[in-house]
Amino acid sequence: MHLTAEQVHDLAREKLPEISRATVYNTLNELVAMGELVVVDVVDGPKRYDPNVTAEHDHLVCERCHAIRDVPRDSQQPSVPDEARGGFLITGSEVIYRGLCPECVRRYRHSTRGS
Amino acid sequence: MHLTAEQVHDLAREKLPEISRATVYNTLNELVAMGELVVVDVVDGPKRYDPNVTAEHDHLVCERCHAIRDVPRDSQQPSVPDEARGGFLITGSEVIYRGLCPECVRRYRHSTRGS
DNA sequence: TTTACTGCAAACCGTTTGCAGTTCC
DNA sequence: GGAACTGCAAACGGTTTGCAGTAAA
Repeated sequence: MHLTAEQVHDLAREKLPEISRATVYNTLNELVAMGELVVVDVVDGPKRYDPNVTAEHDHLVCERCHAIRDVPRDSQQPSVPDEARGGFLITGSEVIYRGLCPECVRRYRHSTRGS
Repeated sequence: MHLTAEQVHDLAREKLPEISRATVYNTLNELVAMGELVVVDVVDGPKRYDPNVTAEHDHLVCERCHAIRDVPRDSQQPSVPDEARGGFLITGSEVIYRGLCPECVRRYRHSTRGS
């Protein structure tokens, strides 16, 4: 569930065939401002919109196909050493794990004739 | 040192007044492909280009002015619980800390007449 | 009648691409 | 001549904005 605005538009058109892109973008922006959605902008290309579940979670990103998967945050929070913080006020953090999704791992194995 | 392509263009023009945007973009892309630069794409707007220092580091991002600061990664790597990995092959990770830079903290204090 | 909302098209920003004109071998 | 490069302008993808029209209060 990390849809691009275009995908949301396609879905919306199933119910409201006349709805325009502008309306979708405007509505998405409002929902983000209201805190109902969260923008996930961890890959090139269009932004992804994510329902704002309250549980903190991080993201696994496939470098090959740009799939995004949520992962729960493991027990300890990442932290910045005090001396490196230098007056910066930190209000939140997010971990982006990059790699290959299972499908792309499989495709990669095929493409390299390796065992 | 997290310059946008535009800023690089401006700098380049000090030495080569005729250089075009296209050339800057092309060269930046080559340097990224060669591994000399790294793209830092953690804020809205243009990508930032970072000289590829080998030490792993994370990023502190000011939500207000979009300043980016490098922070060394603290001892332990973030990790994904096995059962959440689900076949994903993880090759790297990056932590993005969001908050306010010292200048914006100061500005914020002023703007809220609070103690 | 005023307000809120819509679709549409045009504008926008950051980036890439096609093309014609160099320069160097 | 051909390869490698450049600047320029146009195109591109994703998003925002201005405007005119409509529906609702």
